[in-house]
Amino acid sequence: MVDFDLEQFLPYLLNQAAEASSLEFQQIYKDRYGMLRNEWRVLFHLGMLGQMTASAIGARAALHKTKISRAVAKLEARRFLTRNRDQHDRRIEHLCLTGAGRAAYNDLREVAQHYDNTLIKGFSDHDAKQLKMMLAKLAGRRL
Amino acid sequence: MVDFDLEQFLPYLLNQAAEASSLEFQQIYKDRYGMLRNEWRVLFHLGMLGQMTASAIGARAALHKTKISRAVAKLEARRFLTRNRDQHDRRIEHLCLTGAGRAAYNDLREVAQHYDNTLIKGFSDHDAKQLKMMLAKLAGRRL
DNA sequence: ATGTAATAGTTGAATTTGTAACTAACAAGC
DNA sequence: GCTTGTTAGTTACAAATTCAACTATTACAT
Repeated sequence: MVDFDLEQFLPYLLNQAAEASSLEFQQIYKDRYGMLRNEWRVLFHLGMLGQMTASAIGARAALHKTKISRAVAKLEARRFLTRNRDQHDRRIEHLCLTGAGRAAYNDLREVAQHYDNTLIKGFSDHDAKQLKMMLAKLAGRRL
Repeated sequence: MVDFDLEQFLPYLLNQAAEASSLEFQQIYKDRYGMLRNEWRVLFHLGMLGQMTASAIGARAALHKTKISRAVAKLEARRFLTRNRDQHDRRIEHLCLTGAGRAAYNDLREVAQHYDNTLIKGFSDHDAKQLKMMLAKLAGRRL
C-alpha cells in the first residue's frame, strides 16, 4: 500500500519544518505588536538595511508588491515607518523606520536571534552551517 | 547598519526554501487537477495509507480540522473520494479514494517522486539524507 | 512632441484561511 | 434515565491573500 513516503518528500518536509519553526516567533510578533508575517518581514528589511523602496524589499524578500503595499500601509498606520517621495523619480517612495519602528525592530531582532539559537541548539555547528547552506541553495539564492 | 542577517534566520530561511521548492509542484497539481495544497495533502494521505478518517489525516499532517473538512468536501465534489459512515460510531466517516482519485494520486505521486529527485540532485546522497533528518527534527517529528 | 511601453505602487473583487461557535453522536458518572 | 463532558465534523463570519485592473510617473522610439 505504502508506495510513497510523503514525509520524505522535500517540499512537504520543508513546509512542515517551516511551519513548526515559525510558530513561536509568529506568536511573539503577533502578540507584542499585532503584526502579520509580511509586516515583520518589511520591518526587518528596513531595520537591517535602512531606507529602502517597496520594490527593493519585494525583490529581496520574494514578496509580491500587493503584500508589500498592504504591509507598508499597516506599518505606517502604526507609526512604525514614514514614506518619502524621491525627488528625481516621483513614482518611488523611500521607506524609513520611525523611532517606534526601530524600537520594535530592535526588540524583535533580539527575540529572533535568541530563537534562532534555541532552534539550532539541537545540531552541531557544522550541521547547522550545512543546513543553512542547503536551505539557501533550495531557496534559489546565489551564495 | 547590518546587525542581523535575516537570510540566516532559520524560520525565514525555511520559509523561503519551502516556498521556492513548492512552486513548480503546486503549479502542476493546480493546473492538472485544480487542487489546492490541502487537497493534495489529503489525497496523498489516502493514496498512501488507504481508507482513513478526517481526524487521522489531520493528526498525521498537522492540519486543522476545518482545512481537512473543506479539502474533503472539494475532493468529494470532484468525485475523488467517497465517505462511509462507521457502523459502530456514527460520528466517524471513513474516507476512500475513488478510481479517479486513485488515478490522480498515481499521476501526482510520480510527478512528486521525479520532482523530489531533481530537487535533491544538487546534493550528495549523504547531504540529502542529513538534510531530511534535520528537517524532520525541526518539524517536531519523533524519528 | 507624441505615442507606446515600462515601472512604482494602490485598489477592488473573488478566493482562501482562521477563529469560534455550532450540530450530532458517544461515553461516563450518578 | 439524565446530566456533563468529549470527540467528529461542519458552518458562519471575519481576516488575509490572490489576481487583475487601475493611476501616476518616467523612459524610449519615432
